[in-house]
Amino acid sequence: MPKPGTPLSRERVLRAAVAIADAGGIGGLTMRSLADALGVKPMSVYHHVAGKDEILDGIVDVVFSRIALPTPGGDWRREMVKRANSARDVLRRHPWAIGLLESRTAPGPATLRHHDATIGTLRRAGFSVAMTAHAYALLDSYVYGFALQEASLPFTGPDSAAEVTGDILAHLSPDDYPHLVEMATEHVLLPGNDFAGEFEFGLGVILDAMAGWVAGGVSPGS
Amino acid sequence: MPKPGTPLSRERVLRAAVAIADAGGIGGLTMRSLADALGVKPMSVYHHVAGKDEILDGIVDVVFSRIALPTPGGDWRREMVKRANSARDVLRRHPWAIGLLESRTAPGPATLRHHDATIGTLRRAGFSVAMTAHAYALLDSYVYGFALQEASLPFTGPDSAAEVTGDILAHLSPDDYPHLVEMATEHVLLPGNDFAGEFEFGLGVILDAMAGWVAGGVSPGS
DNA sequence: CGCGCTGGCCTTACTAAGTAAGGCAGACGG
DNA sequence: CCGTCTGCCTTACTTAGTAAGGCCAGCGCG
Repeated sequence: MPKPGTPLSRERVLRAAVAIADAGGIGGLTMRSLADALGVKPMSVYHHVAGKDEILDGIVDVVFSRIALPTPGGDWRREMVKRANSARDVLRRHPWAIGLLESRTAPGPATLRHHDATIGTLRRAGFSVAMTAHAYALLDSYVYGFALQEASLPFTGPDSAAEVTGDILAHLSPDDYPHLVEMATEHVLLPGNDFAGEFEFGLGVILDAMAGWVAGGVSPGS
Repeated sequence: MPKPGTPLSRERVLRAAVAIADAGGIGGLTMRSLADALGVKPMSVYHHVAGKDEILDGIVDVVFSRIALPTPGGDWRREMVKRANSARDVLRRHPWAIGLLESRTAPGPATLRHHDATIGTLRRAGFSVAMTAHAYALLDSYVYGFALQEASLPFTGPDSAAEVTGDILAHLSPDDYPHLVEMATEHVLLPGNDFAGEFEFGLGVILDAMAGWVAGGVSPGS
């Protein structure tokens, strides 16, 4: 993939970095592999980014830029569903980004733009500032957490799920983990079960709750 | 902290590894720093663990072992609150563990025990297998996601929040990010605001929804 | 009592990765 | 035509993971 014609640029560096991380995880992303992919020697990359840290911050922002922006003024529920599905989809395609979120505390422009659009959509729909904050924290926790769980699953599709679960199950004693085994045999292994579908369910629960906050300030009982 | 008297063991290795990661992040955890902390030379560690990967898997399991186990048979809501608060607390103290969850797919015994106890508590409380699966995915997504967001915040306490937010805000143009700025000035910066309190709120929302599933199988409208 | 075995720690050394320091060549304005 | 600036390269140092094998103390056994 070396393109000898085009000169390097911060943007090309970041795009190549994302591609490498997609192919081999962040572990596969080294200054040397990155330089190779760009058809260049390692130290040349340093003329466009300050160091690897900046690259990591950069690719997190690239990932955020791929998430569909909600449109302030549109139907808030539809916009939130669109955003949540898109975010989850993007994070599934770039699972390494989830782990980076924990260590990177410098949000880039795409990240900020994304947050601004989301908050704006909720505010425009009639949520108070406080309720918007609650809703956003809840929604994002759910989306990130779901993506995190999905990333740590050893399988990817609904069909391979059964296969892999069966293998794991063989190593598990029903005496040690009775409920885990029950859950595996009576739910996970059932044909038609698909963890991906789980996402819609939880999202619906949260959005239903949010629907009660638009008109008046309702807080959950404790 | 070198203890020349006690011989090494897998357990001592893992405990030391957790301590190092707590002090300096996973980046600070190297075979050499680990060996130093144990008062030993790097290669000696390899007689007790297969390699760094096993250490990473191991310390994730150590972290899970510190989360309070719910008691099957107890009041499900109280048990879930206890578990969620404990999990969030533990993850706040070992933030590096969150990032590891994404790349480690081999759950250890403490992790399995934890899942088993949680599922057992819900099943015993009357949740069907399917509803338990839904509830668990939703709860854990929320807890992990919240911890992830908390870890990526550049501050830790309610007081330093205002300070740091103010600094960031100075670099943000209200023209570029109007809603973000509004949120910061009219909510985050308000005295008494505390992101930590946000956790209870979202948890309450989820538990309220779950309460509707115990008797009959209710599913959220879409 | 001495012999060899074993378990536990050590020495050496190789490889990969991040990056500091400075070189060199072509384009371009004066 | 000559700086100088831009963009890439060469070298080399440091840190990290870990393969290979050595050394020694204690212990069972003849």
